[in-house]
Amino acid sequence: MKKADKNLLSGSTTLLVLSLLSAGDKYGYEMIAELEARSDHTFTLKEGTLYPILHTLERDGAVKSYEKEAPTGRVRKYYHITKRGLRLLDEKKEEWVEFSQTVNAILAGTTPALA
Amino acid sequence: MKKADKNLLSGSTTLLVLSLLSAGDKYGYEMIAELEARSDHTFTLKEGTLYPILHTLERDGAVKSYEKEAPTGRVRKYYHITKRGLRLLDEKKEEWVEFSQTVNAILAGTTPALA
DNA sequence: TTGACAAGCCTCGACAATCTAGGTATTATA
DNA sequence: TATAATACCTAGATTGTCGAGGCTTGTCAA
Repeated sequence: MKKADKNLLSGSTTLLVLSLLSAGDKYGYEMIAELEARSDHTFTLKEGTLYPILHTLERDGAVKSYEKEAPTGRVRKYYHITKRGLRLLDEKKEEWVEFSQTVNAILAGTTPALA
Repeated sequence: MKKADKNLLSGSTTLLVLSLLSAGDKYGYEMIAELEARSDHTFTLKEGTLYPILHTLERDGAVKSYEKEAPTGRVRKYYHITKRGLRLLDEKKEEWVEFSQTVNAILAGTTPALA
């Protein structure tokens, strides 16, 4: 199938980016490639989407960036998730779980357990 | 919790609307109330969002509308899902399943089964 | 009977998020 | 040497939702 329109992606991009970074520091270009690979081409996050998100996250103190030279000799801009970023990740994760469970419940025609 | 920001909702509204209609004809106001109830207030679809969607779906032949007098004496505009709408629902449902599974896989830090 | 409120449908402008399509610079490759 | 891949960035167009309003009909209380 492999397309999952961009609107579905909307709202979960920050969650996905933070999730990637929670596994270790990464640079932008790498995140795009990793998301694409890990999702088997379901997610093709565009550069025009990712870079502004990273800048916003940094402005908000959820990530910190630093430059580091790659073995190739090129300088890359790595991002590191902060404590605040981890908290944000938790919140977004919780939101996602509630949201997706609710959608699934509606699709199944049942009312979700009112916990 | 109860908020699940609007961006998550974006992209799944059509899916949700079609899903509601696949269970039987409904009028707009009713869909909003039903979604809100069935989701325990997680989804509060606004009129300014729903009505344009219904009009688009009708223009695309996914639903048909007809007027019917309610027991109260008021005339309501009911929507009925067409064969084309059912096909669209299937597609969107499949997209959703793939999308949500992939997000969950990324959150879990694993690569989804490349079925 | 009159006024307020709920039911029910609609639309316009603002806002937010993504994408398109460009730009720049460096390194690898043919 | 030229082209492609790597790596970062941004301005403008597009798209979807929302807020805020308008309009009509029915209900209910004062």
